[in-house]
Amino acid sequence: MTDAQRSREVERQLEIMREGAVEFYGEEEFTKRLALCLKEGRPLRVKLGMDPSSADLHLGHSVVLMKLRKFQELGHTPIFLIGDFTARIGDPSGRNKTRPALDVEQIQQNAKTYVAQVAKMLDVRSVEVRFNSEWMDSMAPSDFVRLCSQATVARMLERDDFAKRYAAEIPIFVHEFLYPFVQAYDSVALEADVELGGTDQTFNLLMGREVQRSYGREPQAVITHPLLVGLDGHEKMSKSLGNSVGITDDAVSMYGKVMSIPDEAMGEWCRLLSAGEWGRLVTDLSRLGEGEGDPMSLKHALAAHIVTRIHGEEAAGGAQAQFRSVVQRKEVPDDVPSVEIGMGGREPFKLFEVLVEAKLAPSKSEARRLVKQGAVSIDRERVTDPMKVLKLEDVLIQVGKRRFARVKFMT
RNA sequence: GGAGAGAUACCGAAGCGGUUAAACGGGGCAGACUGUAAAUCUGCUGGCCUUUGGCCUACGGAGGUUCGAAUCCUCCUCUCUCCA
Repeated sequence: MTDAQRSREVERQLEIMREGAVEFYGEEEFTKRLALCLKEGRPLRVKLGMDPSSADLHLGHSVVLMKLRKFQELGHTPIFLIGDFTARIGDPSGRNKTRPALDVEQIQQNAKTYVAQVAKMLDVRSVEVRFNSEWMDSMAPSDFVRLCSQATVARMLERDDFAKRYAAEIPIFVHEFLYPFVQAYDSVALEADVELGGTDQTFNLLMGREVQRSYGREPQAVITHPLLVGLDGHEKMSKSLGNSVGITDDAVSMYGKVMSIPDEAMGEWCRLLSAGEWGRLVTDLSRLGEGEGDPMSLKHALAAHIVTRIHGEEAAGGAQAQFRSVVQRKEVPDDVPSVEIGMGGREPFKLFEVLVEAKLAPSKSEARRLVKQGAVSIDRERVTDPMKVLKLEDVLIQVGKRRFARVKFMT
């Protein structure tokens, strides 16, 4: 490769690395490092950390995972760091309350599922999967204290999330201050050249640069990405807020969830989740801005795109067909689950009892309410009497728009 | 260590001796409408029952006062603020 070719390649890679990013800290020095790495044929070490505090990754995580994949495709080394040690602290980032620390078993369970989920988006065979307990568990207290001398309390309190909590008189525990140090030290231990993250991680990410410097390393470049808004269209996507689309969601519900985002959120979703199809979705989006095309078909395109990426084209097609049929035309889906109800000599069965038995309602009171509200139909006929006694025949019961079950009574 | 303030349902937040399963808002669920599980409007939103009614559980924890307590008293736990 000639020098000219190499500098074009550096430019090409930088372009990809910048795509969709909010900030690229340390870009200048990084450019030099990238050039050197290309010259020496050495891949960059690209770190992405995740806190295994929940068992599921969601589309919000996928934004940054896709970026990691871009690095992988460019021939660099993706490092997926599972913060099993840090999960025991609880990341305060973006929080307005203390994150509960998890027990070790729960964390390990979650960590396992993470790798499987990441495999849906990256070629995990060439991903370096690491746990920060590897180096944190054995760190001597004296070393840890030295690590914590890298920043002042005043500096910590400048952080937006802490500042807000402090102003609002919401508790901030001392251990929450420790999180950024650990995350920063991870970059030292992993010899990271680049770290990726959401904008809410900016403080922790930049702390990595400082700590690397003080440990005599080249500071990593930091590339931050926008946070994806959740299904509500306001809050950032998060499982605990209940507004997320899980990577492990099945194709049908994933499709439906995407269809349920507010129209206003579509633009951002298209921009952040359209990797690979950037052009088409954005063109459609701008046409929409000019009053051409309709929001619904764009939303369909977005939903199909997202589901395709995670579940494949076939599943996405099926999900789309099912959405059109069940939601838009109010038809019965093909794959209605069958539920068998054992009699146990307890006949006759009243409707509200059957709803609970068939897991169509969480409690009998709730079941009664649903029936009274006109949410329940038997064999497509609306029924409003919860006390209705069911004949012991197989029936199709529907609750609301999309909860179905074929109920069979077993003697 | 001292002095104040506070802890209410999924979340935020009223209530400050009875008519409070607890106002109001958010969230969730349902119905109507629709271009979608968007938006908008309406209703519901602790559990169990033989249901225009009955019972059980619930207002940080444990006791107490009272015919009756989320509401008053005592102790405890936790948080916030100020002082040292």
